[in-house]
Amino acid sequence: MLFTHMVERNDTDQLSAILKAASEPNRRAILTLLAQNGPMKVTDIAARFDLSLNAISKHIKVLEAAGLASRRTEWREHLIEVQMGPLSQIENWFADLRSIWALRLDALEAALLEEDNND
Amino acid sequence: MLFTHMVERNDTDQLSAILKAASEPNRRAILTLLAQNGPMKVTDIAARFDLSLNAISKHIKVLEAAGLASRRTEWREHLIEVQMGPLSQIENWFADLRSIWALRLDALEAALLEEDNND
DNA sequence: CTGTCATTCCCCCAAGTGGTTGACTGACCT
DNA sequence: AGGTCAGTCAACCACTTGGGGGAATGACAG
Repeated sequence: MLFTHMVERNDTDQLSAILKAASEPNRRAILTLLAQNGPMKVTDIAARFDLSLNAISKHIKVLEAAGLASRRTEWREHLIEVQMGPLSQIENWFADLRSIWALRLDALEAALLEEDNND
Repeated sequence: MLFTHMVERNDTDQLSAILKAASEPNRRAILTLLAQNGPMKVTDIAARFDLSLNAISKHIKVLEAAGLASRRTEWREHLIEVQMGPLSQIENWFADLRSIWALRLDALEAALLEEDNND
């Protein structure tokens, strides 16, 4: 098996979700904030941004849906924590793409060598 | 300088564009196809998908805008080529995030040790 | 001169996105 | 009982997005 991270059909949806979630600057900022500070309450996160609590709440839900954040609800206080794990799916996809690319270049080089031998 | 890839304000837009462009399954498929086959004409790319030529043309423009593909126009034939370079911006962002995260854990551990000494 | 070809450009549509404001929930504190 | 507080839900708005169809372009072939 050449491509160790070979993506199964089911995973592509999650990969799409992860990339899309990460494509929004505010959401990336939230992830950074959580990485710095550890678990935070929704309100405290919102306080760092020039956005309504509601908007932040929605962003967090998107991050959760993508698996990039998790929530520990302690009555009305929701502690949000960053989840680094799923981000590696991006790396895996990237690594696969690079493998495919390198494979083609290798084949190309081999073909050129073959041609040299026939001269 | 701790974070070697520290993202400047100007870069975040491009990073967003890259992530967003890559978040669409069809666009990822196009990238894979190009990585496998090398430069291809728009029509030939479209032939591999169950989408209109128009849709493919638009997807390619998104990839171009994100810097993930480039175009070499030879009269009416446009040769599209994948560009792996910009993808590393994703890796850089990821590495930075991970650094920030690890930094917090280190600080946490240090604090615990300090506490131990005071016991 | 009339097609054909590869591709873009323009217009249309349905669905999704980021953002807002306002109402709701339910324990806790006077 | 009545207010506060953390957070979600619901409705709404402007804008974008992914997709389609069709016309336009401009060299080249018959």
